[in-house]
Amino acid sequence: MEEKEISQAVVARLPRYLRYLGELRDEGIERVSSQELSDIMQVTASQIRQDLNTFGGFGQQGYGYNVDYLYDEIGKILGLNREHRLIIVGAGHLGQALVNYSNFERRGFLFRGVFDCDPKVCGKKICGITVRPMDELADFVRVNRIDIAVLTIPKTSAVEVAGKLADCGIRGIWNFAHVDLRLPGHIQVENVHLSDSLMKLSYNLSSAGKEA
Amino acid sequence: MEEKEISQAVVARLPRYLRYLGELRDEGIERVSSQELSDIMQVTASQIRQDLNTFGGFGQQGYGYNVDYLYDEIGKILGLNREHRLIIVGAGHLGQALVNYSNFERRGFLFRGVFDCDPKVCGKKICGITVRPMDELADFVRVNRIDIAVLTIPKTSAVEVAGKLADCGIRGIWNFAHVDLRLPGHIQVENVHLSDSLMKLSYNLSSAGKEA
DNA sequence: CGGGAATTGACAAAAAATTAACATAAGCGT
DNA sequence: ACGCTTATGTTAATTTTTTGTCAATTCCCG
Repeated sequence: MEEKEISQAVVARLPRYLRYLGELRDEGIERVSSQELSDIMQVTASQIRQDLNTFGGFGQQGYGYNVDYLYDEIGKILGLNREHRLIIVGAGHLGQALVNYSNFERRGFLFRGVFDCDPKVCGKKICGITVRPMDELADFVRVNRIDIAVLTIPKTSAVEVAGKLADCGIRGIWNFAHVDLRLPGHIQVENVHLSDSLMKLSYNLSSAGKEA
Repeated sequence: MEEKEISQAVVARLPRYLRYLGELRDEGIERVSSQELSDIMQVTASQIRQDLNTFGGFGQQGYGYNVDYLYDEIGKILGLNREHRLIIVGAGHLGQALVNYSNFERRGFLFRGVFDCDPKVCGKKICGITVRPMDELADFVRVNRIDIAVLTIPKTSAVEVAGKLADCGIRGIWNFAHVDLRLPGHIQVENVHLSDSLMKLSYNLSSAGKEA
């Protein structure tokens, strides 16, 4: 269907558009022009129009964009109209934090299971979900038709677990482990490398003030 | 000092170089060529050489790069030779997860305090650090010369707290709240917008299979 | 110690992303 | 209903980023 390749840079900006549009909507604002959005978001109006047009014409000349409509459309593009079934692998603090963060549920990301290799943790409940042992992982994914696995485990076991998940038909992996997963191309991997992010901040602290 | 502007894209790749070099070092490998790195990291050799040369010539013609040396140099560029003093604002699950993640400490990111607005949480200890009430925040930052504040609080309070932090001389903010902070230019902000990341994954799941 | 092999650093070319410009279509007021 | 204003969609220009190429330098083997 999709003709042209859409760059990840454009996709990465969509959630931010969605966020601002949501705020406008909550304020009861009906329409917005690319120039107004530009002022609020500190992005060029040209980029906004260009980005939106990658996916189709959502605006109207002389009028601008209807906030509600555009919000919904971007949501659809991002797949937020569908429900996603997720599991967490790794019931540590990070895993718990994600399960507890209710905003994901609100967006249709439904946590259906939590897994951990530590027998002491298994059986406990996190946010109403029982922690299961790792040997139930494969069956659970298949039976419950899990889309996305969230990897909040140490890098040492991440590669192995990711391989197992790939074998039982997972479609996407949200990877918090500090390794690059090499998986078949049909499996989508989104990395969240927190230490990389912190190092970037550290760099910018060091370099601040040097220039100019 | 720094003459040319260095793009954030280049900076963002440095931590990954560091990670792979660390692995090579741990395997006892002494030297590496850009081509070898290219094979391991799935990046063009040209980009590796170009990136490294942005910061100076770390290699030697006919030999390649010395793993130990390059590892150290990239570490220095990223400011990992200095110690950073951090505080966590928001003692929820995410805040706790970050305090507990010992790899940051190992890199010189030292958690010196945890703050929360909930009186029920204050006084408790997280990973050996006592949770303090918010009204002690400003003084603590000044007295302990805190570099970086980690914002793991809801968006509603994030803007206000960030402003307070700016006033008491914070240099960097690692922002996990789902808002864009507008702060004076000398304050570095590094955003980790988890829901944006998850939406990106969702998009890629939806679009997978459509193309070609 | 000399010559071929290896590999960087620098530069050039290509590709991608961003910004600017503008013709065109729709709204809005009179 | 008409024309002026507004603001999109689109194409073109510019800038940035990435990739390719190659001369120059260093290593390494005999």
